[in-house]
Amino acid sequence: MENYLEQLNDSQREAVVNTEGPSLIVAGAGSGKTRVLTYRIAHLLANGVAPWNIMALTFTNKAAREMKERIGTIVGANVSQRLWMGTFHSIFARILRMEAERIKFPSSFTIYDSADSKSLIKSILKELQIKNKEYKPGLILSRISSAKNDLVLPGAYSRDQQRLMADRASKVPLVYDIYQRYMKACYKAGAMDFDDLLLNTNLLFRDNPDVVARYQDQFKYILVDEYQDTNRSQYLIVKKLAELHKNVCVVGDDAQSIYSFRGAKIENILNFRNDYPGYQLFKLEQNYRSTQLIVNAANSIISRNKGQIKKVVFSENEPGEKIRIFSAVSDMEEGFIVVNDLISRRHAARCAFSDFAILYRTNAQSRIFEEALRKNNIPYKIYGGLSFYQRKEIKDLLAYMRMAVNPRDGEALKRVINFPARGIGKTTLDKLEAAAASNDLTVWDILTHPNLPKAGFNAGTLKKLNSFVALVSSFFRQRESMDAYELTTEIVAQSGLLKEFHQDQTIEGQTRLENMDELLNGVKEFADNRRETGEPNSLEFFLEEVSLLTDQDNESEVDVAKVTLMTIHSAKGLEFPYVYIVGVEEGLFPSQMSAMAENDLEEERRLFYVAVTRAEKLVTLSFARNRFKYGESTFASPSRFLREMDAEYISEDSQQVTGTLKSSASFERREPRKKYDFSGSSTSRFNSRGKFSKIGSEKSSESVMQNDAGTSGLGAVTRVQVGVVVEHERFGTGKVIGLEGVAPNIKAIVEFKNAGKKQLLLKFAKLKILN
DNA sequence: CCATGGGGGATTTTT
DNA sequence: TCCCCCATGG
Repeated sequence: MENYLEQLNDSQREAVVNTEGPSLIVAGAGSGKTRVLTYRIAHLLANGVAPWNIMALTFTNKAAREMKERIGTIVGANVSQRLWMGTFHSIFARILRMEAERIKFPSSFTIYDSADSKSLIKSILKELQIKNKEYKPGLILSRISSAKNDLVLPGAYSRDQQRLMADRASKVPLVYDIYQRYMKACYKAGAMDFDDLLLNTNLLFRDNPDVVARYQDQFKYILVDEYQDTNRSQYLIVKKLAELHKNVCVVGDDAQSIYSFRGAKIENILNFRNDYPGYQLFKLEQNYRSTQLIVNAANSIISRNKGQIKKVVFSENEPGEKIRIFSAVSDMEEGFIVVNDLISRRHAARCAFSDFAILYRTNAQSRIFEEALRKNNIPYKIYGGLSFYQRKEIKDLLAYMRMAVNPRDGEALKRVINFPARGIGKTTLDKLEAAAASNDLTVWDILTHPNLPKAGFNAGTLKKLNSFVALVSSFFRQRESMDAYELTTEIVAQSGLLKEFHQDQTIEGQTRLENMDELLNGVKEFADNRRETGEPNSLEFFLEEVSLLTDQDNESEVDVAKVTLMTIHSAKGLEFPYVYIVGVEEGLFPSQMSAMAENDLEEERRLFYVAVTRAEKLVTLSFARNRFKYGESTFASPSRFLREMDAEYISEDSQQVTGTLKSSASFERREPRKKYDFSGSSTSRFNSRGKFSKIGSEKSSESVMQNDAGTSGLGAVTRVQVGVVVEHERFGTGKVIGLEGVAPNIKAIVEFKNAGKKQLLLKFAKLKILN
């Protein structure tokens, strides 16, 4: 075994060798967090702890895989393979499958992804005959998800005044009912969504003391990566499991908590000291990634946030170049400035395209850079967008595979019952779903029910339905005798999918076929590997693995020489020598949505911190003065984050750039401003014909209006209040007579002189305040 | 059963 | 603007 302890600095070593009792490892950006975590596990193993007594939880499969590999090189793959190491979801899905009968689920339960969940919500809305467009499946799902992550079950939800009030405010008072039905439908279908994997683990432990005791005993050491991103549900599982041995080690960085919108609670890491008295604290403060300048600049940004764990991240690397700020007239120009700079930098530094990353706040920004890169023949790779597993053809094939394992899976059934087309149309499906709902059964139950012939379908339809049932049943019968690959091949042939895709001669059709082949190859690889290791390799086990995979898990080696384009969120954990952070504008970064709540603003600031700390050598920031948004050119102002950085970290040229910006008014014929308006959302704009239209702050920067109903806010933001007279570009002048909703979906009810009463979502309505 | 267009909506997304 | 969803019509 290599001597891993020699590869660590003092504080890292402390964090590795002190394995007993609760530990909090606060790991600054680039401080060798993964190294410490892997060595700590290796150290445990080296000291005689059995691998199956160690649970190590990560957020991504990639992180788990990489760690497992590194540990494998130290202690041997045969040992590392026996670790309980994986994502929260995969580890607890595994436990839930083993304990399935305790929670009355089949051990081969299906895992619904968010598309399945949304589609299920849609059918519930249909069943309840809710036509109201306020009920958007995505919104409902996020409410349900947040309830689940807080362990609020449907019953409790219907008594939870806060949630009910929020729902009423958003005009979706029936969420509690939908939630209840959703849970029931999942249960009947033998399915769990992502949140259920954690929720049901909590319930399993709550209701089965003998089961908890078993796992508490087994997991003598529990390690959690990215602890700042855990939600309440995850937090409670860890707490429960660690109750006996109390050897829980969490690693994280509160400064990099950027997923609160998904339920992550930064408090989990901030309050660790209260949850685990007598804990040991380890701080990894030396940054090995970035130059001193980058680290110091990042510190100066994050120091504005309150409520942090105290730490001083430092670098002993070269001092490094100062941060540059590029100002562009338009988003288009921003693209060219950045790409031109990238080109010259690449020549000067004689480095590879893969040394560069362009990071943005929103995916919508990628296009401009794509175009600029393409015009210059620069290879690039965009992350984000439609993932492999979300593609229709893949989802369709997976749906067949799911049907073969669990035909009660209603979402899979809906996908495949008429694909490829076999004459079972919408009307038939509607009838089936109605019958299922009224008899408290699944569609599959109806289809296989002896009374089906009496259900009022005509002979032709009945015949089609029966042959569909026969098809799926034949897959179902073979699910155990065949391995995953054999059965999938069978499915592709028998279902007509292969024919369907072969017929299509278009480019897209070719791609679809290729994608299907790729999945088939994946299945083959799985089946072969598993056969070699002697593990079960039937379809059920393939699905178990694949349903928790994402695109990020398929690293492709062909992308080595390309510029990386991605959102800052997806860049977390990565590093690049040269980083461009683009669109650093008010209303975009920080995002419009976060402008009024201090907590949200702090999260945006952490996001900015994450972005800056991705860079090894050089950070370049850019913003545009005019940006095309929703089809219109809108004015933008440089982000407050630019001002928040100490001037000493900014290059001299760039200071001039920002200096001009701060003092001068924009080029439009408006009254000069005393000071650059940092208050946000661009309210002036061109209309579609390119003519200046009067919306916006002509009087002064005070009349800028944001999505703010007077709840909180930044000084410069004028509040929209009842009684205020406003002007709308289409409706003319009117008076605000009411406000409702919760941020960021606050609506103003405005009585217009010529257009009557209107409800306007402040997020989007561009109003000018007149009095 | 599909193709077409009008209408509405528009952060971030490890599982 | 661009994209997705739905309604309409062939």
